[in-house]
Amino acid sequence: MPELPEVETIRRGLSKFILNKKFVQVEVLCEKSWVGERVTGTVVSLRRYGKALIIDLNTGKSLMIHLRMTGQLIWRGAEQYAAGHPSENFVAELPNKQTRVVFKFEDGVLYFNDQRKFGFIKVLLTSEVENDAFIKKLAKEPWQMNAKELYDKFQHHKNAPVKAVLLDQTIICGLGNIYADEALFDAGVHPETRAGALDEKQVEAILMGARKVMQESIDSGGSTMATYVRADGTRGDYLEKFAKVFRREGESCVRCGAKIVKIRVAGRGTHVCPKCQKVNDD
DNA sequence: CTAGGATCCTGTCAGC
DNA sequence: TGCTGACAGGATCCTA
Repeated sequence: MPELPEVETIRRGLSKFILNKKFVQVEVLCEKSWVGERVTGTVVSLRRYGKALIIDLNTGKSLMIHLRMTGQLIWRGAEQYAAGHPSENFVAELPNKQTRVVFKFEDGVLYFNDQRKFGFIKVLLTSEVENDAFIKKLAKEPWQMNAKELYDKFQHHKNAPVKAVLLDQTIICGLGNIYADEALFDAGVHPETRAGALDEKQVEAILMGARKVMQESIDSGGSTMATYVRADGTRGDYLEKFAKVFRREGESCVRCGAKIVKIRVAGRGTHVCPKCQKVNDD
């Protein structure tokens, strides 16, 4: 579930509670969710590669955390913090059925919850993080890449729908289902357009759209995530506030008033304004 | 090599 | 009520 902006928000938010703090015990409740030996240690830094969060320890080891679809990190101490896939777990009694790993810190507990068990925590040598197969394959993030580079990559996937190409982390890193849809809407490009049919100007519009929607999310992420932990169970309002198409099927396009529709592209639910997002013919 | 579909897993919701 | 299938903010593996 979490895409780059959510993971960046988690990185910033969690730092406040676990940076320079020591966890003295780790409890693994689901073996599938943990790869490698059990470790303990003091957190010396939190980094991010695309959607992967890296927690470096003072022992020369690091934890690579990927939340995939339904992962969550929830801090319970004097204060509370929760981020990741929004659900009742943010305010639930923990640990519960979906708790996979428990980190016991001296002044609180960090829970890794993950309904579908697609996420994982992997122990790596800090010196080897960048050589990890997943990390190594990641492409640049939208801010590190220019339109020409992205255009050139599109030419290697001429026949794939542009949405599929945007979701491929080895082509451009950080977008997931929400931001792919939102970036394409911003650029006025239909998700089913073949990547090879786009001209450089359109590719640039997509890249700028991706930067814009993700930056907006990061800039507001803190407050958005904060609402998730309120005791009344209020959900984050990112989608209501910022999404122009995602999960707005049946509602009116903010640009032209046409009805937003939901279709299936690259095996994923895809939201599009059929009037102002065009498929290039060629 | 690319493109597309199945798959991992649990839970929820719509439709019968 | 109970069953069934579709689907889900991700990524990999398998096949053609």
